Amino acid sequence: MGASKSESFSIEQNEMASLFKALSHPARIAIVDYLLTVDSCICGDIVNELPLAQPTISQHLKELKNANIIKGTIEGTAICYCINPDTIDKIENHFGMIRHKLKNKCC
Amino acid sequence: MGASKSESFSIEQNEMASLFKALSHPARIAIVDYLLTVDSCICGDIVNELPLAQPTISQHLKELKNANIIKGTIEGTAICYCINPDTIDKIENHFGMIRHKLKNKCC
DNA sequence: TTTGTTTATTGTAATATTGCAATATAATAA
DNA sequence: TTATTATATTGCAATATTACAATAAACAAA
Repeated sequence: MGASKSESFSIEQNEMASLFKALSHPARIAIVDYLLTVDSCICGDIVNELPLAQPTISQHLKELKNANIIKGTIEGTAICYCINPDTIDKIENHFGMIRHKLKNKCC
Repeated sequence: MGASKSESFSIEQNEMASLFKALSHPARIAIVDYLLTVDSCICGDIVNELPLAQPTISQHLKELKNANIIKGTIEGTAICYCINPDTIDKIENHFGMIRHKLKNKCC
């Protein structure tokens, strides 16, 4: 095999797994970190910042965009990428739920 | 290639990526969900609960354990797996930091 | 001891991910 | 029009992940 049996799990479970998968690579964590430190956020900057080739970064940006973790608006020739706060909310809510359920646990 | 260039990123970035990778599969999300709904949490239960074979679940449990998301204590023949609250804290703190930095952002 | 029960490991096939050179596309400037 | 600049896509090799049958290991009960 090799393909995950995603059809066996709930939509919510697949959604959360997709979000975490988008964040499961250090380059994508670094991209998020970088977007949080700069005001204007353009892909070219990221290429200069990270030790990866331009196509690789473009690919990582695409995955973050598909997962709605970042959004990009076209600004002339460049694209302004930035964090999507709604998705951050979604993840925080998930951990809020976990934290809440942990209250009643043994460990 | 295929191997990620993890040596190019910070320890913190690699750590967070590892945590998210551990949560990046719906079966592992489902395991965490299940551990939060039951009081006693034993691997055999999970095998009955999820549509995956026992070796596959054992493998997923191992990944969650390696990432410190769950911890297992031996109870006779069975093993009591449960969530590690410290790791949940770590992830929540990461998003707290993101939320904080987002305050000063354009989008 | 042997038997049963629970979990882990090994081996392997199918599939997915990562990284990048080469190339393509899109928009602006000259 | 022809550059130039910024980003995306394609194609492919290297590597990683997923799933599970078969087997092993660890332990309790008979």
